[in-house]
Amino acid sequence: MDEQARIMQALGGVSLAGHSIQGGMALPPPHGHDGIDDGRKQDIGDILHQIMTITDQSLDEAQAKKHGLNCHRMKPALFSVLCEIKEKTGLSIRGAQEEDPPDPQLMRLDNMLLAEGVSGPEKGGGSAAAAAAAAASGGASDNSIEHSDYRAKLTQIRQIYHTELEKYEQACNEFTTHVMNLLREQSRTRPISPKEIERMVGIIHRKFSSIQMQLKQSTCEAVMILRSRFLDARRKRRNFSKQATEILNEYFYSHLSNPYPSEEAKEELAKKCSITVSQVSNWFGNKRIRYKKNIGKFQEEANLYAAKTAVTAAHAVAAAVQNSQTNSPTTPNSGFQMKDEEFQLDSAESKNTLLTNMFTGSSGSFNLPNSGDMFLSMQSLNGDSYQGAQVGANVQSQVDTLRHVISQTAGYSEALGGNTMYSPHGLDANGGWHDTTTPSAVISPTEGPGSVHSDTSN
DNA sequence: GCATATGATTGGCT
DNA sequence: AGCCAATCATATGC
Repeated sequence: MDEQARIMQALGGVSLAGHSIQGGMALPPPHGHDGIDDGRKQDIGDILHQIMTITDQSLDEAQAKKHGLNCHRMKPALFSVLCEIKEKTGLSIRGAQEEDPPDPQLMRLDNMLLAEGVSGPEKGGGSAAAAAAAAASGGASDNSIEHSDYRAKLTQIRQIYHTELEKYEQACNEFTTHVMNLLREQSRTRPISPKEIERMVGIIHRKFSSIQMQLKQSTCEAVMILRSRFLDARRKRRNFSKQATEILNEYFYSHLSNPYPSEEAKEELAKKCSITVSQVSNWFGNKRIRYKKNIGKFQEEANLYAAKTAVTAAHAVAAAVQNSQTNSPTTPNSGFQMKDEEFQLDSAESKNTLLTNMFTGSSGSFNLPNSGDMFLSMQSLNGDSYQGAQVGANVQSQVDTLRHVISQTAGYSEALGGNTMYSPHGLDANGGWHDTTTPSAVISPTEGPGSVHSDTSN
């Protein structure tokens, strides 16, 4: 039997109390020895012989023999020696793999499951992920149904995961106990040290944890699939509310010469529209590119928003002009040559600020990449020097507003509603909004060369 | 059902 | 990091 072979292997070439033991037989010393009592040697020989022949006997006989051996006075000594030998050979083989560093992949899986709300604290599982997805997909409450559905599915996954995990743990414990009992039992007849049992437990645990890892992996996959199915922003695309689109469009067309809202402006818009800042960025990115590709198509829209803002501005302007007349000794519009080009309006708030600045000559330096003669007029008006510094959209919008205010007060309001109201003067030959130096030209809302739009071709 | 509109994503560029 | 351009995937209007 291999039990026999194992013992023999363990004992092969090892001298025990001065004896060389080979082939399962207690052999006499190869040559004369130092005269230790022959009785003990005989004992050891007997024991080994009995061990080796135990399998040749009948079960009852073997049991009796086994019992006899267990009770033998030399048994503990022999046992400990055999254990020691086994320990030594075992260590040399497995010593290297004893260390158990934390598996990075397992850590990744654990982190992910924790982040997804599958593992970790009970209840509210996935709420963080769902909330994040909600923010990404528009944040509106209209997809709460999908979210509750998502949460339900996630809870399901979570439950399955925990039940399976529990099952595995239970199986692992049961198996470990079983093996331990078996080994303990066998250790009465085989050289099995407690250390070895411990090691075996470690092996079992490693095996089970690799199974657990598979479980975690498939759970992660399931969560990923669930996420992509329920919360993929693309799938869940919802158009922004009409109001939000209006706010964004108003900003866009009132900053047509530089439709690049600053971070603050984006935040403000995001707040107003109940969307995220990145959604605002997306919107402006899309808008710029689509506007640029087909200006003609957007002309109507542009006019619409111009009229809209003009109406609201009219009141503010009237009030502001009235206000300014009391403040400024001279009316500065005499130095302006109005061009039949677009004008922009900002909020009433900034209009007032602008008017105040303008008429009191307290404005800072402007960078007007495309304002042409208008800018020069202003420069001469307030005496400030042009520094060419990059300024944010706010300053630009103030200037834009100023233009409008002036056009209003100078009686150019009849330009409103005309097709030439807006022009893409902010665009350069390369299609960029920046660094435009050419004065704006009146462009009729016809389909230009840029009207080809691959975007809609799908 | 199809065409178009629109929000989001991706890859490359500066 | 922010932008552009192309593209995707869904929404919407007819």
